Amino acid sequence: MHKVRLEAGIVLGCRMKISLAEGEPNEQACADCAVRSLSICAALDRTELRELDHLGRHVHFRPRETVFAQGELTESFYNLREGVMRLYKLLPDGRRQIVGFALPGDFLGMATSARHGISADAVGPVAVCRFSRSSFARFIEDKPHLLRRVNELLVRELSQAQDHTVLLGRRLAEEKVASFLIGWRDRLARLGEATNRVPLPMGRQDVADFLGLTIETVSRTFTKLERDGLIEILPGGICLTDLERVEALAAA
Amino acid sequence: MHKVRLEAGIVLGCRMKISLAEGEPNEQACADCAVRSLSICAALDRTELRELDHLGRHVHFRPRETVFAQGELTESFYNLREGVMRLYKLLPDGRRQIVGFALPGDFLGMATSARHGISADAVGPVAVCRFSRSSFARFIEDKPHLLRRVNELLVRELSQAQDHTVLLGRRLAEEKVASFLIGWRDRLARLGEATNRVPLPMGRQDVADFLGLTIETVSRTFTKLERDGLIEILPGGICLTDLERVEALAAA
DNA sequence: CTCCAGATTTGATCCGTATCAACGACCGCG
DNA sequence: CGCGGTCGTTGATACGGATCAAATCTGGAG
Repeated sequence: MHKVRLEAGIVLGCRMKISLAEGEPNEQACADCAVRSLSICAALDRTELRELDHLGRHVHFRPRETVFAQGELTESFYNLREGVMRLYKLLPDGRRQIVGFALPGDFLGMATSARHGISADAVGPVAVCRFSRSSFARFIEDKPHLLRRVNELLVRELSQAQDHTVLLGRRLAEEKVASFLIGWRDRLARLGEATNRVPLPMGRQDVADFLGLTIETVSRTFTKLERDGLIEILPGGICLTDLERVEALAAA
Repeated sequence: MHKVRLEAGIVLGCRMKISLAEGEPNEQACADCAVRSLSICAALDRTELRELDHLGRHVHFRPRETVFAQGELTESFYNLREGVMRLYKLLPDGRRQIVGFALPGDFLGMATSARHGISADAVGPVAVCRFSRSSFARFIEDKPHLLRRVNELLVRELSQAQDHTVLLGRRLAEEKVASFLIGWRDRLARLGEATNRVPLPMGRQDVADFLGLTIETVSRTFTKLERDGLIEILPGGICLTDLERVEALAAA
């Protein structure tokens, strides 16, 4: 059978040209931003958007580049415009736990403390809007609608984190993988990529570190799901051949 | 050797008299609330506190009573005043994952969706301030300082959830238990109960469901830590005999 | 004080996943 | 077109924690 590599669409950043110039004038205004409706900016009116244009700087990152790291001073916040990022924590001995994957529209870097609690790096090519922490704080300070929007996104993130917690603490490998596939698909669907074909821009090791498994177990579990006819493994992703059964496993 | 039961202090709610009357006039004003400085109310001025007095209702719960449950309509928010609560999720087959324990000052029940994503019940006797969701939403709506305070607490909670994620995904049983003890002690310390004696008002099964372990493994691990001289198991809690080594395990 | 029910501990064994070790597929590069 | 490197898969074995079973402890009721 002929298998075509799963091409990630524009949201996953695979068609993006890379530019590393810092401080370049933004080629695109917030008003025209593709992810505006998904991000915190959705709460802003025309005037505020124009103000925001001056606060944010477009920055690009190449695959595997670090955007910010655990322990660093929190000097910026980031609005992900294009691409996928991994958010993770490292233990002193090198064990890694990925706490989440960020998609376009996600707002990153908020921290209570002065330092970042997690690290974030680019899975593929990534484009972000960078805001200085202090000027963003000033901008948001007295805008209740924007504060409420941030609230809403934080609550959603917290809820996701709690789901992840259940997955890590109480599910078997097969359920973890199924749950991951369904969750990932649903997030992509909200960005407009809704098919049974699910691109997986991250590698197996990333999936393993997200699910609290080893790369071998993830690989074996994919293989088993394919053998059992639930999915088909394609280069660059998977196809949900039997969505019903995958969802059953994920809910379980 | 004579072992005295670890008495949980006032914050853990063991000295609280229980009353179940609903709608009783609040015997205490927000201005005099013991947990005000810890909770979202810290952001309010005198006038606002007086307004809040009329919005919240003091309610008590007996040990094991449910405050709200996963899937229920979100009609109220809760400010925990006294006692300890477990926050958890259930899988269809009954597996349980405790996502956190709530302590006085914690604000509970916020949800993006119309329904609660988690269940919450009282570990011991519990006292809360209950707010109607809609009236609280109206109260907070245009108060940027309060919204910022809520954001701050949400970010802190998110960060805790991420730490929990690492614990569940990448730590061994011994590290999990040590980590739990240190984390619990630190939270109690912030409430003013700072000694090496750590009261554990929740049972072993709760600890197990928090750490993604079974009750047997938790019990065995406690025993092992005691044998190795790191802790002493007391009725109602533990004593951190060798704080250094417990912290080393927890950091690991 | 005695009894009972639930909580905790301890022991024996099993199982799911980790670990260790090859092997194979793909890709950019010389 | 072959080479080396990275990534993914597969197999054999080891081990941490789960499961099953039973003993012991604890606290409350009478």
